[in-house]
Amino acid sequence: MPDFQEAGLELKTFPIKHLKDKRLVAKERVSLGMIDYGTMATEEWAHSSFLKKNSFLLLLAYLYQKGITDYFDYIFNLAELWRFSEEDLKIMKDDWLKIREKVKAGKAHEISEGDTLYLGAVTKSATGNSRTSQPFNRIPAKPRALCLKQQYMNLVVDKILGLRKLDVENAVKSVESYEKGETFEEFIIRKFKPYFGMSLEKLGTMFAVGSSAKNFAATITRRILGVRKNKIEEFEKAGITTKTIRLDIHGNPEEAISFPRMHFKELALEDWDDSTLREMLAKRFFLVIYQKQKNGTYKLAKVKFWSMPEEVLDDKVRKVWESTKKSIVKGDFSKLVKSSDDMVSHVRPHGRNSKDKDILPNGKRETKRCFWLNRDFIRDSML
DNA sequence: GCATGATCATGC
DNA sequence: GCATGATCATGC
Repeated sequence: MPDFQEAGLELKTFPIKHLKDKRLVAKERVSLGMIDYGTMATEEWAHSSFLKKNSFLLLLAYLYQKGITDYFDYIFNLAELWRFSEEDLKIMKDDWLKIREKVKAGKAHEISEGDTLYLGAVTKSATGNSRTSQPFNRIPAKPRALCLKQQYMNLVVDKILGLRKLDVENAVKSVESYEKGETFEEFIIRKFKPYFGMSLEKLGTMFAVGSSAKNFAATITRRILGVRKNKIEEFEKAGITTKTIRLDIHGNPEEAISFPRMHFKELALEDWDDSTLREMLAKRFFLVIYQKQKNGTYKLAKVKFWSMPEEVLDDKVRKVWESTKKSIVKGDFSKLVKSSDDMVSHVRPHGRNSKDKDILPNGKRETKRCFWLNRDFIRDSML
């Protein structure tokens, strides 16, 4: 039952914060109630406990300020009555079904927050180690809650503030754009199909985009979807990251995948669970895959949505991150993780050139670096 | 052929 | 002027 029963209204307070560029964003995801795996397995979306409780929200946002934990000291500066649009509900329903399918298949222990777009199944555990039962498997699963992801909440904040209408545009114009039974991701892939087999050059000419542009994939993606503005609203709200992968003639990835450069001093202060790296890799990815042909050109081979399993993220990637953090704290870069260490991810330079450096906690300077996903991992787990 | 180091092209 | 995504270059 919602908080205000007769009004059918659920109260949600959540923190917002200012970025360095003054933009106001949600500080974190907004939780919408624990998942009961047993109940969810038997529910239908239209009559789900989730919808009953969360269809109509009173959103109250307060400014997060470090150190202020007393509710009476919170400064609330946004208040809004919120109903989800038909288009958003369609994606949320697909998310919900995806989570329910894992539960029904006895795979509640394999749920990842990155599997879904707007609604996430976020782990909720005081110690990090608690487990709960699931109906169709004896393997215990992490307790999870349904949440609105942070990126989704950012757009909500922008909408409340009246911003953002200018530079985002929906890829799906209305729910009628879907074919029957189709999910958002299937819709996107269907839109790409007519372009499979076309060369980079041809796509560049068709859409008047220089193929040497580093944001080529992102631009082509927008053009194929008929989005003229800078950003695809659904991709923004779902926090989807677009990445290009080039395959050689045999179908092996030609390069590792890079991420934004790390800030040494900031990383040294982070914990894994809310680290910048974990946040980046827990997202859903849209992969645009080109393959080299005998004549040397690259053809659009396929596109797919992908997310990293949490067990990989919180095991191997975490180890790489911990090891890197140690190197940074010690100020000794002689033992950075290499791709030959076979740990899913590795660390390599990523700056303007080798003189482009960042400062370490001990005051020393080192060439800027970033985390990369290994080619072997891309080949074995992403394609 | 692969790992690793280095740097380019563009956008903001 | 720098961040970012991507690709080039070199050496084993």
